[in-house]
Amino acid sequence: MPVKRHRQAPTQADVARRAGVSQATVSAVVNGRAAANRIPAETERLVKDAVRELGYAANPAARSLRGKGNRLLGVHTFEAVFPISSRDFYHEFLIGVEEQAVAEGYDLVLFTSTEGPNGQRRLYQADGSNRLKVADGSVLLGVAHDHSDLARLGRDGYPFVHIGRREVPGAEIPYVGADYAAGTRDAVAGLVALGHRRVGYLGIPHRVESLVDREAGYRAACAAAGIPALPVLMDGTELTPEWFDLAVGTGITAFVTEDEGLAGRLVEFAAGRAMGIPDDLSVITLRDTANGPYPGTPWSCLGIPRNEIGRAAVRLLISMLQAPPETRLGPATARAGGDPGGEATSVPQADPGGSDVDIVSQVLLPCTPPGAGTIAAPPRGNA
Amino acid sequence: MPVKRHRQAPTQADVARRAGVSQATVSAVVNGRAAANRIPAETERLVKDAVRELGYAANPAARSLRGKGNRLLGVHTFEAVFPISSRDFYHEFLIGVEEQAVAEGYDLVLFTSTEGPNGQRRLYQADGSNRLKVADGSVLLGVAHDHSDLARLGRDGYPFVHIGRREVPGAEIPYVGADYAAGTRDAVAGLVALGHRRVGYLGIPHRVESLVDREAGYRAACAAAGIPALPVLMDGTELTPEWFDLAVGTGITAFVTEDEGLAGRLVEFAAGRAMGIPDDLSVITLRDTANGPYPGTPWSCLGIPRNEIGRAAVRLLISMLQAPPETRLGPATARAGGDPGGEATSVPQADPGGSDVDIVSQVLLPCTPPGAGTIAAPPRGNA
DNA sequence: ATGAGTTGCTGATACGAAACAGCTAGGGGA
DNA sequence: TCCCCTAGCTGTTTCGTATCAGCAACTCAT
Repeated sequence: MPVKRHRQAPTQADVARRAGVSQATVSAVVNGRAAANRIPAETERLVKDAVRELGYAANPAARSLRGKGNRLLGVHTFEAVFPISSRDFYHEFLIGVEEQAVAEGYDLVLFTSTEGPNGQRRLYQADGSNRLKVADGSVLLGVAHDHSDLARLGRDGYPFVHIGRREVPGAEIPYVGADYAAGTRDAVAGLVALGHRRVGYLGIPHRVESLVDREAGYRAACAAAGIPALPVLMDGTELTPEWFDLAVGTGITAFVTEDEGLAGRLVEFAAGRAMGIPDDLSVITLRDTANGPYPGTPWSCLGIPRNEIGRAAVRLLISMLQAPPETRLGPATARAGGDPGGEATSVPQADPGGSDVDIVSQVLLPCTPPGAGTIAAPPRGNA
Repeated sequence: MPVKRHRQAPTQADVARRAGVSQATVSAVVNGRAAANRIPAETERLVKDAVRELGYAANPAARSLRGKGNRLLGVHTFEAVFPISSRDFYHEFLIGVEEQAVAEGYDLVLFTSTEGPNGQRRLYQADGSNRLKVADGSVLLGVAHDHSDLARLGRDGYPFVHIGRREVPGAEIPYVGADYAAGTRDAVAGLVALGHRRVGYLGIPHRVESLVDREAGYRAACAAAGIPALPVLMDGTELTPEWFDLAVGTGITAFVTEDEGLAGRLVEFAAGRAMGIPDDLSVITLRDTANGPYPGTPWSCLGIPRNEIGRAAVRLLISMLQAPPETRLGPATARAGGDPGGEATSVPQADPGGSDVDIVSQVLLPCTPPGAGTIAAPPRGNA
């Protein structure tokens, strides 16, 4: 019984044998360097026929070992991807990522193997190995609880883009995020324009960058309007009806909140006090959500351009891949839409002309302003 | 100005130099073969320290080039993944795939680059190259409109598992699917047990395997019960009120339909005739769905164990990868739950003892039986 | 003292593709 | 005739890792 050493994927050497040329010639032909290597059309045809007949496909491992990319973009989320995608905050980002990957002809690697026994996903394994390196570069999603991993990734020279602004001391993290500061600032300015003079701010205790930015935007708007900044960070248990009464008693006519949970509590308390939303109290949620306080009424919430952020992240990543390594970590920063009405999105891209120009590696895209749902002019007597 | 050839990721050679050992020793240590290679604990510590200090991380490309797989499983869908995932028929499969991949420590490659200008995704590019080969093996989702690609994939010896039964002449396609035949048979048998004697079958014209199976199950149930099989395949436009009146006039008291669109038309017609569902007419949908005919009433529908199918597909694929290539395409077939009540899932797996046993490469998992929503005993006079 | 066996490594090689240096055959000019 | 040039390739090395054969040094039994 013959032991058939069957079905090994054909290599360039196999193709070369069949076409009667050398492996180097095959390499030249399949990489489109035929003209540059002075391969005549006849030989090229010979090789291409052999490729077709054998079903040759380049081994990506070998290519990437040799320093060529393998057109693989990694997607690392710090939580599971598919299980939560429909309800997930990150799902829409992934849509953008996939769309842009399709457009650019890259495939996506979903890093799931990085999940430890505790369910947390880390960039570096316990043994120090880093799975991300199978991909040419990666998009990082979610909040890394270990910033040192991010810094290390940068030091290793691995190309990556973080979704959401991230600040790591001593490292220049490339990111694409939403401009929460400007968005919040404009939203609060909108309240002021309606006549509100005391606008409360409800935050959650966990001060990640995206929340710090919102708070900063709030403070900026208050300063610009000459009204007091009244930020309160609470962990939910402290948000009592008594506190609410006190706050409203001081003349607060509007709240901005960092999530819809806090906003929901406000609605609850207002109902208990026979106050109507938005007629007696305006509420803006700084994180967009599908639901509203009551059926038919959506929250007035800051819109996060998730899809566009996902796409921009992939564009930025690819431009980093195409740029020479030295220019990869340029500190240039773009803040698109920082001025009200400025809708032009500063798209990160390698400079088409000179190749020694830094890539804009930190991008903030403008949020869409809150809709009318839970915003109104303050009640008379408070205006 | 010094040209710093900076930030190259450290290699085993670097580690070896620092630890004062050879590269081979480093390889042994980092791969846990220290004991097998008689490396003393002292040397092992030396190496591990160097690994830590340099931040060495194995290069996955080199590793997989050397014959180890790269622990990458491909996921090829014949449509886009993320954009449709929340509402998508395939989404739940992907959840299962991801969960099992996490459990087995594999990463997932989402093939998006295979999308042609027409939006269709093909396995082989025009030039004959096949991106799937980046991954050790792949899970295929959706209906390939070109069966020859599947056959070619099999001939190429590439390990893959199709989700959903697929039949290709001259090729033994490994798959994991739902046992629609048994599920439909049992569902119809259930109707018969309730007293129905004329059960109609509404199909769509496109006869893919999964629909053929349902129809076969229907015919089997009818034959077993000694009642006439009345399958009608229509393209939707033919489903008129007149036809419905005619069908009901012949004494049909129940319908099974291949999708909820057809079932919806039935409800519509029944309403026009002042017939109640399920009191005057029972309806079973052979494809599960979140919605029902009216609020509060879910369809009685065949439940597809999507999550489990996704998981089983990954398990099968991995068992194929671990088996020697010769046994990869074993024709063995498992039909789990073919007998009513048989809930044991025949899990495909490499034989733990002898390695020369074929893998069960074609698996059908049992559907969950339809619930009570739109099923009832036939009205008196028809029973 | 000698051979056998063990311990603890090292050197060489292979994996598949890409890059580059260089070789040969033929033509053309001086 | 000799030299140079060019077209059209080939040979060889390289990337980082895994594996295997094998070698030096030492121990132990004979």
